Amino acid sequence: MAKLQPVRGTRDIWGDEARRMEHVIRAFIGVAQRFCYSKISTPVFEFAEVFKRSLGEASDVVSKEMYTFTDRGGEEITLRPEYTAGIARAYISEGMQQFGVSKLYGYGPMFRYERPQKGRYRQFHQLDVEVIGAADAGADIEIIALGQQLLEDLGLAGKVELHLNSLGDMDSRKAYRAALVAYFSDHKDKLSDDSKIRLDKNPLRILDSKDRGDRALLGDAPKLSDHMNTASADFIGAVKAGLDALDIAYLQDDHLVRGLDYYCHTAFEFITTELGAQGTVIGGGRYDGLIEQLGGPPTPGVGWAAGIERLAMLLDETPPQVRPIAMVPLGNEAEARALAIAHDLRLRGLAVDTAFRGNIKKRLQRANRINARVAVILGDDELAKGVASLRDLDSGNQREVALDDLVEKLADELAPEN
RNA sequence: GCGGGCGUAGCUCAACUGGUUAGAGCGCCGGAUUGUGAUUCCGGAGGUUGGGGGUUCAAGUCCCCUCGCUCGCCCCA
Repeated sequence: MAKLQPVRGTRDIWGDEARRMEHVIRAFIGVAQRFCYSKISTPVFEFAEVFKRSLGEASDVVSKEMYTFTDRGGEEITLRPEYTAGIARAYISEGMQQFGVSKLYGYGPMFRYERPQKGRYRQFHQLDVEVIGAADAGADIEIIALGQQLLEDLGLAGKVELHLNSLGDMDSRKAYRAALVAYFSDHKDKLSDDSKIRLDKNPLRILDSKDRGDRALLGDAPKLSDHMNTASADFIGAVKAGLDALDIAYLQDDHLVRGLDYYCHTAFEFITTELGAQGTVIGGGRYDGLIEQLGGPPTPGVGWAAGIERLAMLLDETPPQVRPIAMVPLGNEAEARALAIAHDLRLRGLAVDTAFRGNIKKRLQRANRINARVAVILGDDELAKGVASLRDLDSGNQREVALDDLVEKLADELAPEN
């Protein structure tokens, strides 16, 4: 640590960036509530076992990206690298199966030990929705629709494309995997080094390789659709029909895959081209095997996670803040008076800023900087007359208003626009 | 974890092939205007050129290490 700085891949979030992220979160809460999802907060750390069991020992996240440490009690603890595993654990811990279908939303920080890039941090923030206990394609359709509405509310729908694929059920997937391994094994000499490793570990991943040589092989590679059983084909068919009915456009993307074993059927990502290699802004899918793998009853689930930073970066502009009333008292008596007036105005629901120090010039400068609509100037002259000077900061017009009427008047005049 | 690029004031950037006291705009602070912002004018503060080491008479500039950012790979949100 050469000088005082945040640790690599973390940063202080304030000013415009904080406002953008807050805007994203507010929009998300609004949409989630419209869809009648319930808030769930799970701990930012869990027993390491929770993630190892749900993500798999061999996954990249577990093998090289987790922040894991031993606490004073000797427990192996991990800062959550994603939301779903913790929610699945909570579902089991809290016995949520008694409630039937659980529709949950949450948001907060995640931690992954990765090389940082734009839109990729070691501490980052995600939005998350999950539907647990519903095997019906309707759940898949609904969460995709939820994501679409979030993007529309944020004004980002035009910058993002929905990519959609099906991984099929376990049987289909197994059959396809075998076919893929057979095909790529025949061409192993032409595969990239990365893909040679994938061939053992995670052959589906070869499909979304960015290596040119790999891509050249994809044309003749077996397609999942040829290995999908009827049930699987019907399922993705139902999802697509549902999206069509809602006018949600999507791109069939045969190369969109998921590495982890418990994923099945629907896989989707909302992708933008504006963030370089970190273009996935919302990613999700169905994970019918997860809860069982964690030790719970066989329970279907589907969900997605969104990167708050990535969404915030895509916003065209920083959302405007409420324009406040600025209190500008001069002198001790006025200061006390202003405090009481500010209190009353805030009780009426108005935004009021107080500066605590500075002469009239300083305070008006501050009022201007925070984009206040009106300044309430209160000095000896005003106090003597029992009035306040109201200065309209857009027009520069100034008038006197009796202190007795002040709160009422401001509430009347400003409330609608606040 | 692998490979490339970049670190100069709070921010955006300048400083010819190494050459004297590292500059500008914006922002900030003060004044013109001791009770009036946003405009205008004047003045000011602010830098161990990310950090450490080396080469040289001389390093912001060249070399090495390190920290951070950034682009790509891996992976993902």
